[in-house]
Amino acid sequence: MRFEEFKALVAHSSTEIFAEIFARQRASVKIKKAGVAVRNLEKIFDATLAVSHQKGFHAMTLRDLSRASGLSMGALYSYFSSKDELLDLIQDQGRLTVHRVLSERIEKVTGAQEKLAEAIRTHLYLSEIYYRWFYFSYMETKNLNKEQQQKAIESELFTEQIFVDILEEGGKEGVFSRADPRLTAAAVKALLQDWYLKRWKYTRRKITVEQYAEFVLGFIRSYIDTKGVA
Amino acid sequence: MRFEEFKALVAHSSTEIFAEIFARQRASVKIKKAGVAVRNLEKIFDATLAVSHQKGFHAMTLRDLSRASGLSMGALYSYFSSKDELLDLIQDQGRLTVHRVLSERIEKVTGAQEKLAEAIRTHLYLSEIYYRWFYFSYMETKNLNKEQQQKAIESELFTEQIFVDILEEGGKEGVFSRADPRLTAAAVKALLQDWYLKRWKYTRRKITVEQYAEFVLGFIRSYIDTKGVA
DNA sequence: GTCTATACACAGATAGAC
DNA sequence: GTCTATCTGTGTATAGAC
Repeated sequence: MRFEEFKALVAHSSTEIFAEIFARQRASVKIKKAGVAVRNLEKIFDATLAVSHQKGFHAMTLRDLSRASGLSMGALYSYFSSKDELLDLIQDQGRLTVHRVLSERIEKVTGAQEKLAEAIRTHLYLSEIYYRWFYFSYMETKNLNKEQQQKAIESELFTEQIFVDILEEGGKEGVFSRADPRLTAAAVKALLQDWYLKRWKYTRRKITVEQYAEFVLGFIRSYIDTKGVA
Repeated sequence: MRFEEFKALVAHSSTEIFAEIFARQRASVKIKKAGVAVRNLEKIFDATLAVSHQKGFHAMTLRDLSRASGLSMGALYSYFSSKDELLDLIQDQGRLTVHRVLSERIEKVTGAQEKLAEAIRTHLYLSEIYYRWFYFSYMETKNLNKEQQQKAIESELFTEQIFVDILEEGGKEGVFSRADPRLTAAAVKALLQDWYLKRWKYTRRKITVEQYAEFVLGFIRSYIDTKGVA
């Protein structure tokens, strides 16, 4: 699948995400009207990611956030009860979305080779669309409380496991060599994460996400493909 | 070279590093006695890296640092003139040390294959010994001022260039295929950085730095080795 | 629902005794 | 050289008007 195609597919769900946050957080969000709440939640999340991207979440003051979102300090506190809760909200929703999209898309595909390609492309395309969230999620992990840190670790291992499973499936099919799937999956993750962690570098070099996806795929395959098949 | 061997080699220079900081910073360090200054600078750096590793530099208060280092707030300010200057100091010294060690060790080796192995091992071994600094350096980049951010980018590109040079040299020698050296070097860096960014994961799985080094080497080689030679 | 004004705690930084 | 005590700014969070 091409990136533009994928983007169009995911685009319409972007507004739904904030409706979902509103539904999940009815308790702590003091606003009743869904229309108003959803619109402002989007403003708040966008502003938080934008400001945090420049200076980090901890360095972002609520006055910064007020300015960037266009809502007053008082209004902000109608949507979350503390700065830490805002952090948790963003992390939770991001994980939820990524896991859902990844799982959905891989399910549709059969064959280890095809699954590997689909998983790599989906992860890269997703991180291209939501790159600020991916970056945020990675960099702010150590600012989380114990409970949320645990979730972050589980999430890292969850996506890694997706790749482990694919590699093992390919091993059984005989299309992938049986080199340590766990280490290989960790390497794949590192390469996928580099795309959003070093975005400045790839942007500067005019590498598109599709080019990078093909590069990563070729890189991995040269390591795991059973010789003689290629 | 084995890790233990490397460690012994670098170990004696650890104290020298703080002497070097003292020498370079005579201007802003108000302490005259070298012995006292060097000892306390070490305490301050260690404490900063330890506390920042847990909660981030920005979240570390100077009262935290005072407690962790055993020096009073007042005493701390005899060694730097602001919290931001302390950040710069640590970044500068880290870059200096890494560049020096990397360059020195690669220089000694001839042949692209050998240089590649040496560069990968040196980088991993160094980040194993100074892992808190590597982690700090990576995670705190966006808290730096413009000038220091520029230096961080240059540093990233400097080490990447080392790998580009080696890959191109191997291309000329005919031992490496001519696949895009820049993208390949970026991938190598991503794999090297994963070692200290996900230390918890590798520690938990009891992967040693030597095992990881051999894995990365094998991974890269399968991609760049000219077929038929293997 | 959203705003302005304000409370209160805690951050970085310094002065001056020892 | 190092400490304790303190200044001042800024951060999070809330109260209450509109």
